[in-house]
Amino acid sequence: MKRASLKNVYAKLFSHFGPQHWWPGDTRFEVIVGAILTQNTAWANVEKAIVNLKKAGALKSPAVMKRLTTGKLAGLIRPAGYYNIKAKRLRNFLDFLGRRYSLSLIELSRAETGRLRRELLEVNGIGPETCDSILLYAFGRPLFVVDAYTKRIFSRHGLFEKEAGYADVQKVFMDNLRRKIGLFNEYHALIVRLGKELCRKEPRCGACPLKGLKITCK
DNA sequence: GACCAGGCACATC
DNA sequence: GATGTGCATGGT
Repeated sequence: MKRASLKNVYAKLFSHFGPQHWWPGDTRFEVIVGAILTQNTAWANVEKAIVNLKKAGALKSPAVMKRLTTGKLAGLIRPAGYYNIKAKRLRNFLDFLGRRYSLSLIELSRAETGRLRRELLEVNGIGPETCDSILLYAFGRPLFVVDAYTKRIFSRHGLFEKEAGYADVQKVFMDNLRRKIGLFNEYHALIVRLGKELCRKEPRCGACPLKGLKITCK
């Protein structure tokens, strides 16, 4: 079977799909909110919720959103699904931001990456993927975002076991690629694109640019 | 009508 | 530590 390195796979995906222009979002705050809303949810549904939030002015700033009741917030994000739990998660983030950073994303953005990651992971409702998405796409920190597609696609192609944990998978990518924000940004987006289009639970491998490849670190 | 989606926390063993 | 379950809308 033909072998391909992680770098090589990236080149194949990029030439097949082209740039993905991630993260879709006008502001840093919108990216953070989107990262929480998209948990186990199709992006199209998140967009509807974001439209509602914009209409209500809730994306103007964390301070504005914080003034909403959790019930009102839940109503606005209803199209994104899991709306009660996600309203609480948004509130948990806003409470954290208020408590530690005076509700200022500018202040938050000044924190060192390791500290930022630890603190975000302490927020109930922000797990590793949401955290790293925020760090990469809202704060421009070079962390590789691992999602269900990453595990599914790359375990199928023999890079690691399908039971591999988040940190292990992330390490494989971060240890074998140049730690560039632009590369990590585009690579994750391309994986999602491939996953959505061709590599779901019933893969349509015919048109897949990775067809028949054994993927290796280097 | 079933299946899936850019997860996470919590209960239980 | 591993495994199972609730959370919920909307598109295919």
